Amino acid sequence: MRWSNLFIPTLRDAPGDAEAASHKLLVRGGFIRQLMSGHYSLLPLGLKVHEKVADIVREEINAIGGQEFLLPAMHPRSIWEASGRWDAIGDEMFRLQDRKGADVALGMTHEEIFATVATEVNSYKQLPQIWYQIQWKFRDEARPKSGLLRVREFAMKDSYSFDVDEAGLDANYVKHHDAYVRIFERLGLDAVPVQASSGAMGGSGSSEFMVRSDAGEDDVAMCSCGYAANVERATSALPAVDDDTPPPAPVKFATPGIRTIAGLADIEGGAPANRQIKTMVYVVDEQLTLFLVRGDHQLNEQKVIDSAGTANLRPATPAETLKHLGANPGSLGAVGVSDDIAIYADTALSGRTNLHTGANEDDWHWTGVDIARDVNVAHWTDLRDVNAGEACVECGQPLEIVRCIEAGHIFKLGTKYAEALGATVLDQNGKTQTIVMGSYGIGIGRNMAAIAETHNDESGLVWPMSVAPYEAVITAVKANDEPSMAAAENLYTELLAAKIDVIFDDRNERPGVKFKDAELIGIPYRVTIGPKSLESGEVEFTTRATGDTISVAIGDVANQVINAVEAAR
RNA sequence: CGGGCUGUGGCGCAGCUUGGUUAGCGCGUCGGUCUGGGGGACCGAAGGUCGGAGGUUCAAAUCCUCUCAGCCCGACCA
Repeated sequence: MRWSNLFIPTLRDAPGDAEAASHKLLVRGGFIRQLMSGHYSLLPLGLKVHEKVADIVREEINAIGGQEFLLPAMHPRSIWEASGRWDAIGDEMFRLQDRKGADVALGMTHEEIFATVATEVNSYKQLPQIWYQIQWKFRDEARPKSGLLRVREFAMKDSYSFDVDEAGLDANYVKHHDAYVRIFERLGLDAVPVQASSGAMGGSGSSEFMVRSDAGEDDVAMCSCGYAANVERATSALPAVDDDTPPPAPVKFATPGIRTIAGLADIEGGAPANRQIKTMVYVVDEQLTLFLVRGDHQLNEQKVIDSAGTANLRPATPAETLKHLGANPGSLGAVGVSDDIAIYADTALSGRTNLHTGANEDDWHWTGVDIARDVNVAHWTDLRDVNAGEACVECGQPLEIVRCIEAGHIFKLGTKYAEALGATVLDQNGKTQTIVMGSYGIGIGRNMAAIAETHNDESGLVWPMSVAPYEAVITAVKANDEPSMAAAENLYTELLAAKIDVIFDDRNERPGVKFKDAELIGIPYRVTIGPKSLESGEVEFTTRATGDTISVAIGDVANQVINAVEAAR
């Protein structure tokens, strides 16, 4: 294409409200424009990159046997009611009514719809299947942010696997895992698979593919040994705490005005935070429930949700704690609490004794509490935040907490959706089996932003060849110099014939403008043709990533470009 | 949803505290001249209901009220 004919509105200044590098550069480079919060127009350059990302994803999913579909973006209420998600989801689903007043939803994911299609699979002989689409999702995010990184309307590759049993699911999960590794490698993203919470999707396991970036929204605990887990799932090894010998029974301890862990640590007869029990009170499915962690630990709410098996929970109000436990926050504890209040305790409290905790009476605490003896723990589980520097559970080395962008997420769903929608097959024994599903997602635009976020410098974007809007640019330095324009035209024709995705900057602009624009939009290779060097039969060949420029004979430059592009594809 | 901030030509901003000429600057855009290897110079020009509504006032970009929108932090995130 000739630059002079294209719409590439580059800007010298980024929009004042953009913070993330990818946001600034995608706007400045003329890739995207915002329509409203969380909704962006893809301009021609942006669409080009978007499609290249999508094509890589498509190729790799096709390579593991995926079959492409295209499902509706608008869904009837009934199908979401069948899975229970019409009510479970809440404000994040866009809902509207048609002219008859019927409720419809804009699809935020397609488990239900694909499961419905899968009701036409009737025999184990037709399995396994991998079905996918690249389609628009709508999510009414509470806070869209950072350009394309978090939006309300976006293209997603969502694939779904269908198997007769768990072993089949495991195989398809691995296939997707491996395909994702190849996809991110081709996108130039250093994405690390990490253990993740399945959240409200349900199912037995999930991994996220995480790209290190300060612009991300997730924290991941990582170890040099390869252990990596979202902090919603991560654990760590803790050194033992010396508890001494406890008294035969807890001892009540007057603590007037003491309302905090730190306060209890400071007073005469108190105890350091790691020898206290912190009692957090939630209302889970309308039931008051206690969650206990060590005094110096933080409760992780996703772990609370995962332990409780529901997202229908909230912290109890002070009035509720007073009513059910008899005290206000600051004096709460689990000692002697009746059986009808469920108690979850963090595993770091297991085996501990001689602890301090609230006595459910304002201004009083217990000391000498032995958790096994004195607290009626119903569920031992992992509830606490992992902190940087704590020991890796695999190898003992200190963990690092790394901010990441979630580039992909794969789930083992199990039978939840197939069962809800009635997707079953007959097995080899003629017995009805519910199809076992997996679900696998990659946001196309978010990956585009993640690449931009991790591939830029002071001059602009530095796209990997695989997704660059153009593979090479021919910059004619002087638009009214006939010999150099003729040489540029010849090279342009030659590169097009060789199937190089090349753009010819034929604009009547000063060279500085052209160089800046080419660098801003991040084209990997540039050939500069101007009267000066052409006098001696040479042109310049510049590599965007390194800035290196070499002189090449005009007759050799086409091959130089072709070889460089093909090597980097 | 809680906290903080911002809305003035396409983009970036000043003006607002203390109301008062024709609302200004840089970039970009259009015409022209000179230029031509890193966002060039000069001359001329177009383009703005100052987010919206209401109010105070002789007079509102500026003060007051309401409202809409956007950004950032947090909560949330299938």
